[in-house]
Amino acid sequence: MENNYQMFLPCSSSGKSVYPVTSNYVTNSSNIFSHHGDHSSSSSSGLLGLMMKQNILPKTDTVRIISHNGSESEGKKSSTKKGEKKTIKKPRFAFQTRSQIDILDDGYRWRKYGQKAVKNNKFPRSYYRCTHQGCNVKKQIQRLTKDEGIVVTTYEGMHTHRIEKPTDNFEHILNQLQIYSAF
DNA sequence: CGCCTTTGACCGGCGC
DNA sequence: GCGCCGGTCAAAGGCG
Repeated sequence: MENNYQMFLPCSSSGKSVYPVTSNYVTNSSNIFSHHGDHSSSSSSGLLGLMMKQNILPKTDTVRIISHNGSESEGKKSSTKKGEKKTIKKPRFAFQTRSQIDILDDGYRWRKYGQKAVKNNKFPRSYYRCTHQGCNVKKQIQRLTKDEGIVVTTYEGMHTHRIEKPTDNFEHILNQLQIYSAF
């Protein structure tokens, strides 16, 4: 609708995300971009690099990384040990995106498998799963009540395959990402 | 005809 | 122990 997107620049409140989604999340965008190699030598350019490679966000004017949760690969239902960290955190990324559309076409095929109403939020949260065989990457999309122009996309896991849909404006978006991360 | 969305039920974790 | 809450399943219907 309008095009005055300016409030998205980080800084201001240092240490706190502009739009706290969950207390679990940590705002750490610059860090991600700094060492995109990470410690784990998984694949090539680390989580974010992968993320960026697979994310093309059309119709969006601003993209902001809210969080990254670097952890081991997923440990699905490891109910073996009990007293040991049951809170298994899979690698997760949350993106805040200025967009009028909820479904951001990032080039992958997603199948919706659920939708839930979120408390303190008049918009529901949608759950998607990558339909590629053997790739169980999940993402959830949520809109903020406070500012319905903002869509929060949370990715969980990493794609084990290539992007399926070619996009052209990807570089443009990527460029924006880097620009904002420079702050 | 195959893939995807919708939607209510179900389930496990967690707080009280 | 119970109830709430977030996440997932699965049947049924829709659409290209």
